[in-house]
Amino acid sequence: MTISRKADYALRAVVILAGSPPDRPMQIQEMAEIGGIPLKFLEQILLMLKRGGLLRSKRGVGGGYHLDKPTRQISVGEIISLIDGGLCNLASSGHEAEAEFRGARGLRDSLSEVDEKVNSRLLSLTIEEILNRDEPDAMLAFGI
Amino acid sequence: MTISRKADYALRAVVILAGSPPDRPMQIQEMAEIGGIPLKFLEQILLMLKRGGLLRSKRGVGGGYHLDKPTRQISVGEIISLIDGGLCNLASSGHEAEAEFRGARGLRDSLSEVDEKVNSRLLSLTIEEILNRDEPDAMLAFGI
DNA sequence: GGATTCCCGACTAGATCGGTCGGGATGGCC
DNA sequence: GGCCATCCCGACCGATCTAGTCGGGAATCC
Repeated sequence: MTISRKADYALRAVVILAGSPPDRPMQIQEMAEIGGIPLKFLEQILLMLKRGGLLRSKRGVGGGYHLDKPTRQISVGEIISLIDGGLCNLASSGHEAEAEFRGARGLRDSLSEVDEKVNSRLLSLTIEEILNRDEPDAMLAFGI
Repeated sequence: MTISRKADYALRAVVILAGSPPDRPMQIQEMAEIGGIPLKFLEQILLMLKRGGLLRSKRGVGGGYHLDKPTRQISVGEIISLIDGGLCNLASSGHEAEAEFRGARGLRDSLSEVDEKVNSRLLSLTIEEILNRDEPDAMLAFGI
């Protein structure tokens, strides 16, 4: 019931990117230092995020990564799902033909309900929200 | 973001036990058949549940397992936590000294919030609730 | 004392996690 | 065209975890 370290790194990377001036791309190395992430491992992760359509990259001098969408359109759930291959799934822990005993349905349904609540929250939790949360002043400034 | 198969088996076992006549203990083998759980594996699991204070056992002919608490006092969270060694923990995925970048706190706090919601729900979800859910009639009978 | 049932530690094959390594492809600059 | 920066990408690897299996011991009851 955790996310992988990889997914955690991915979240950090996106947050770091989102919290930096958008006028120039950021290099892997800089992200690695800021986030405390092993460089070569981060490379893999960024590649996955790129393939998932969240990031865009540029090579050569002055190259690096930047977001491909506004922060309000990137969700935590999206990132976790992309990296770990899915979100919360308590209900069917790798099962096909479920045994049928008294209470089996209740159990399955109850767990599914938790899954749905968690996942819908994770999918609605945006990077924008996370950054705003870090600086409550900004929210006041916008009169929110 | 799943529970282990072991925890899933544990949940089934408890539900099976809770959904059976409480006048006589149930044997491991019967539970294994009903729940579709490998016998020797289930043995280990039941032992853990017993050590955790959820079950009580009796040896010899006519022996077996039975619950040690009323179903309304056994929660899904309790069982998962006992077997898997913890509940939902998205926030600190094995980390100590957190890196401090812009948005780091917001990220951590947002994930913690999800953790808390999930865990409090899992701890409040009782076996009684699961069984009642399986047979909505019973709830009507009690005028709930 | 023998049948039945739980108790319990040791072992294991395979998957997954959390990376590392080495080099290739591409873009920009002179 | 040469060179450097930077991203791209597949192969590999040790440690840990998962999902069990195995074999026998201990209590209980007749």
